[in-house]
Amino acid sequence: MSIAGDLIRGHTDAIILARLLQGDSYGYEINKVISTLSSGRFELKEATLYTAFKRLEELGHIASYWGGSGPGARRRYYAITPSGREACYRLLSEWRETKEIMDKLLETEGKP
Amino acid sequence: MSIAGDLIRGHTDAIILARLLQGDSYGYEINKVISTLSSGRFELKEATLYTAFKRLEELGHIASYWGGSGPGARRRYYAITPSGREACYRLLSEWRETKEIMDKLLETEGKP
DNA sequence: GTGAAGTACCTTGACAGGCGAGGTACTATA
DNA sequence: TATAGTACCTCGCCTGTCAAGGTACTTCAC
Repeated sequence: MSIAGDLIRGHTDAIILARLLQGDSYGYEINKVISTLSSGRFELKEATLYTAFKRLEELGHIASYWGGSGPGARRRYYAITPSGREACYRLLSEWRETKEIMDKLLETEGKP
Repeated sequence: MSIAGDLIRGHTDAIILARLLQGDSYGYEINKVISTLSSGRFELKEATLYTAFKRLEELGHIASYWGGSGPGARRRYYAITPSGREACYRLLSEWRETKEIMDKLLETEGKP
């Protein structure tokens, strides 16, 4: 992993919700997609992922159901709820704002 | 404050170092600059700021000295060290990478 | 001359999120 | 038979943020 988890901290929920916005999925798969999308430069640790699922489900942002397993173990699928959708859009716009602010704060006059 | 500190977490060191790259400064002033640059949408809490100073000084990335106070209390100035400069450039490029990856991870096909 | 507001620093303790380490259970392949 | 892959889950530590509290000096209004 080339970027540390702390750099992403506070945005993991956004990542997960954004993934579920594309359709139901399960932990193991989401992790792989994240790894692929980031070209292997970032991956959520399993412990982080499953704690996030638990948190998001408690908040009512996602709902889970046991789904047909393919080759291997049983899978717990997650679906985004309407409140999760809302939360996702809010988090996405927060990310845009974070970027904007950070870019301003990190500006250094004419240095690498 | 319109964006939470946790969204910035992991980047506070970068912010502080980037500010010190512009010249020596002291806590209270840095905080005001951050607040101004972000149009008041973000401010580091004092506790966070001073813990960060301590951490950065222990790492050798900044050095401090007591400076002439203006109107008000005495000031502790901070200067960035060569190792701090290096760290700052590294953190800046990490930020660029974080942005890039996050943008990919948050992509949602044709949704707000 | 006193009280409030601004400047400026610092510490303590609680809290939350990330994650290393460990565990379970099933299937396919060598 | 064992190894590797799929897939899930929990415990406990660590680190960074921050609310709350404290100190000390100056300036200005009343």
